[in-house]
Amino acid sequence: MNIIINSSSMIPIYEQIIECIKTQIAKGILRENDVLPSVRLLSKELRISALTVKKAYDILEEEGFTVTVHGKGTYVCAPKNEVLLEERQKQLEQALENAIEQGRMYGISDAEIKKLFDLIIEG
Amino acid sequence: MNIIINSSSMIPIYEQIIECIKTQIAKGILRENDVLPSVRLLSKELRISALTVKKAYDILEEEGFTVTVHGKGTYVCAPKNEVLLEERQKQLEQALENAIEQGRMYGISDAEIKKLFDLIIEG
Amino acid sequence: MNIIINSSSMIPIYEQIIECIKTQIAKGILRENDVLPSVRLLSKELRISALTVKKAYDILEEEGFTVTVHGKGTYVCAPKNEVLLEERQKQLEQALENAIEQGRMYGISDAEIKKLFDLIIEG
Amino acid sequence: MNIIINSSSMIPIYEQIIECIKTQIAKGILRENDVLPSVRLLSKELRISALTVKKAYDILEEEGFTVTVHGKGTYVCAPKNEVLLEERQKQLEQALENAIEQGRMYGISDAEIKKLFDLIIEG
DNA sequence: GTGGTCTAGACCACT
DNA sequence: GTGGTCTAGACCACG
Repeated sequence: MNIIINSSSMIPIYEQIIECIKTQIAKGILRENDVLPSVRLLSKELRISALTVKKAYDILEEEGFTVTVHGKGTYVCAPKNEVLLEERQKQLEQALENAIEQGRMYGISDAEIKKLFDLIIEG
Repeated sequence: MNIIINSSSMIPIYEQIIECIKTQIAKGILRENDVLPSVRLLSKELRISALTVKKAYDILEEEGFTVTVHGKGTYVCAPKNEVLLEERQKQLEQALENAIEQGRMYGISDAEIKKLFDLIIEG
Repeated sequence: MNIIINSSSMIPIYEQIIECIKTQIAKGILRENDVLPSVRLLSKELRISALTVKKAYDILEEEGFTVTVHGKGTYVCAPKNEVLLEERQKQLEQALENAIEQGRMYGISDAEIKKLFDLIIEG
Repeated sequence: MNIIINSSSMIPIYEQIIECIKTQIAKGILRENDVLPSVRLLSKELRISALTVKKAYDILEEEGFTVTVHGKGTYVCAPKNEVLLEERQKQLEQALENAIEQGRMYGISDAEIKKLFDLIIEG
């Protein structure tokens, strides 16, 4: 398990955790019946409140991605939809396209847009 | 002046007002020295609190799009090219950042995001 | 009569008018029984509301600097205190001293303060 | 934390709060990563509206003195020297501008103001 | 009439 | 618990 969160992002931490785990399920890194790290462990590792992790796990269970067994832990269910990855790829594509389109509409050259993109992605 | 807001949107009303007015300035619908509707009038028309409108006007002034004269009203500034350019640069930056963050959250590697970006921008 | 106002100043226009007239009385430019310009005339010259000029004249009368005769005009009274000019000189001195002191406390060199001062006073 | 406000002053309460906190940061009473009192707590202590405190905190964040984490609180930033220097420069500028404006309103010529300034700064 | 400030509550999202 | 947003009034200063 390798979960990375960005506390200064506009996206709530619990959503970041959910997305991370969904991704790992979709990619096959997490398989059916695998155990997720305990709420307490993950909250320590990420230095966040246990309640935040719990909220993420609750939503994952509600959406059918995991099942929680009292006193034992949280287990991964069979992946629901294989198309998820493709879907995400498309969403990213759309987001990038929109950004580029916006820049062009503002009269910013492709070279400048690319420079800005590289600057951002390199951190 | 034609400002449309959606109170059930996740975007705060004051931001919707700001965006609306910025767009109208950018499009030339609102020109230098035009007067914005008074805080009270707009709040009545939109059926929202006067404070919400005022917050929007305050931010617009802070960002240099308008100037407020006590007891007279809020006027559109000469769209200083600096301001417009800066604003656009910022918006593009934000759009690119969001797209990249979305991709990362989805577990797509930076290299893949970059490849996708290059593909799109090269048409 | 030469009254200069600065509408972008933080000081209310009516106060600027009051100060201007008080100064001219103190300096002897306006003498006892001189007539002030009519509210309408001055409001036209300064391109401000007549109500604003009226407010200034009202306060001047209240403070005993002028007396208004219905249907005739506003007349200057005998100057109340000759020390006014000296007083003002002192106030300005204090304001300048405070500004310089503040700059020094902030670790800004006298040369830099002077440069900034020249920049501001030359507009 | 010790914040004193004067509700009968002409200076808006939120500005008084801002000044108080800025001063405490400048003096080192508030240090990096210190937590400001919560909006609700401070509003209760000062017996003012929570919105008034929030406005002060918003401006402090905008000016780079604090950073606010949703659901956690408002933290003091590392006093970036840039920010402090900029801030001080601005304050000095404001003080000089006020002094000059006051002198002008009193009918003192720019030359005289400048002479007075030189006299004071040369000690 | 205008904007500037403030109140005393409310509901929501996040931790 | 925290901050983020919003409401429906109020009073003041300015023009």
